[in-house]
Amino acid sequence: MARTAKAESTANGGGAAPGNGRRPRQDNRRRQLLDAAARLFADQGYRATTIRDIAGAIGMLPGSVYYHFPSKHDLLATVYEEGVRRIGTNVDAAVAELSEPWARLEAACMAHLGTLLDRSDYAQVLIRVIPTDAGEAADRLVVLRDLHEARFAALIDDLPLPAAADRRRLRLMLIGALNWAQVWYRPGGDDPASVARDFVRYLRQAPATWDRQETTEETK
Amino acid sequence: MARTAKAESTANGGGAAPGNGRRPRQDNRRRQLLDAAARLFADQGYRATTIRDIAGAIGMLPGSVYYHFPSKHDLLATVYEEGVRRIGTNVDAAVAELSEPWARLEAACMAHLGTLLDRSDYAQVLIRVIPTDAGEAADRLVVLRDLHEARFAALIDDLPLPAAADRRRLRLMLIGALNWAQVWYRPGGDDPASVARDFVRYLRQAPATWDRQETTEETK
DNA sequence: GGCAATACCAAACAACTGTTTGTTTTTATT
DNA sequence: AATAAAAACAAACAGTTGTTTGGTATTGCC
Repeated sequence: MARTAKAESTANGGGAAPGNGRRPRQDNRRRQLLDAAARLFADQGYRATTIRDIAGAIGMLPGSVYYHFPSKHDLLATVYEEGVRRIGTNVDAAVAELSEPWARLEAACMAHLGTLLDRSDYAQVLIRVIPTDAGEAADRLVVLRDLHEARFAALIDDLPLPAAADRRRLRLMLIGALNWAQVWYRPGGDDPASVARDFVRYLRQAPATWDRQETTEETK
Repeated sequence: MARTAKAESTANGGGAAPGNGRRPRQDNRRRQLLDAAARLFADQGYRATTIRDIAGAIGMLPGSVYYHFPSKHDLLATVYEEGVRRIGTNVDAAVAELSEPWARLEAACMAHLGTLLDRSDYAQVLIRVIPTDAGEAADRLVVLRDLHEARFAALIDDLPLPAAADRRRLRLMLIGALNWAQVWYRPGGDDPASVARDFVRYLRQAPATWDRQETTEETK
């Protein structure tokens, strides 16, 4: 009766779901399953992607998916969590060695956008898939996404801005502009890093005011 | 055999689909059908919304929908087209009597965002639903959406900006920030008009430079 | 008032959906 | 080599999906 996957170990280190007594095998295809799911969810959305699509992508039968995950909802939740984890790690790493507030924000945006536009990354689902689709797990995903956005709130709080500036709206504007890039971005076109750099630059000093004073000094 | 709806009259003035010889009835429920479809597509997305949802919302049986539209794809396409038409009309009207470039852009953004965040408006589907979902009609929808965005390209072209400014990225940033508002906006919170006004203001003069010169004069 | 087109109902169809079940193969551990 | 768990197969199930079909009121029009 210990056949169906348990929901408890959703966020563990990578082992398969069931069993308490033995380590997972080496030919475990759980990772490939997640990769395929992430790709398909990002490309087609959650509803349009079927369990058969995902299983078929790695030459597996539909029913076998349920050895690893108790439901499609849970599979999405796992991919989503991994996506949040990765983009968060990337942003943290990019910011780590910088101290100047604007440089930190710029680096964060570059990492955020770079991760988001990388077709091979789980984080694509953060933008493409709406948490509501995950069913009962939706609330947990929203919390995770907000937790990631909180990094930007902190970075923007550190900026030297006049008291009258609405930092929340500044954040919503910046994150919106970045996330929306997933809609218009095409590989081979714009460089994600340069896009992010431009967006931050525009927020720091609007193009309309470029001629009124000297160009912003290097922040490297 | 003239029972199924024809695809030809998808973009006509509002009459039902079939028949060449007589006008549609007055108790025609095609409009209510479109309204319900628009609402549900905007709320749940295309895939998650079933024909039974839409029909049930107005007390109609599922099969009856196919008297008005030949397919679910076509129903979406019609809603989408109507959404583009409405938001375009609103933006055009808002801009019409203004001449100052920044004021025109601001008015356009306010109209764009106001329409997008109005729960009763078809234009919500422009953001929520991805054209690909419309199947064969996808290309046509992309063209329509691009046609709307072209208004903003024109408005931004009219702005007095230094030659070095990348107007395309400025547009992508602004539209992205506006469209993404549909993700975080909650009725009763921010006022759509004030959000749009802020976003344009930030692009005109960045908050970080507010203390370095006098505040922008009124543009009313 | 008669008539034909309109607009819908009622019921089904075939395909597809997520998921379950019983069984088999494969691997790690003893 | 023996054994038990892990990982998958093979096949089905119950429900839902978009859609079709045949029939029936209702309406506009001469």
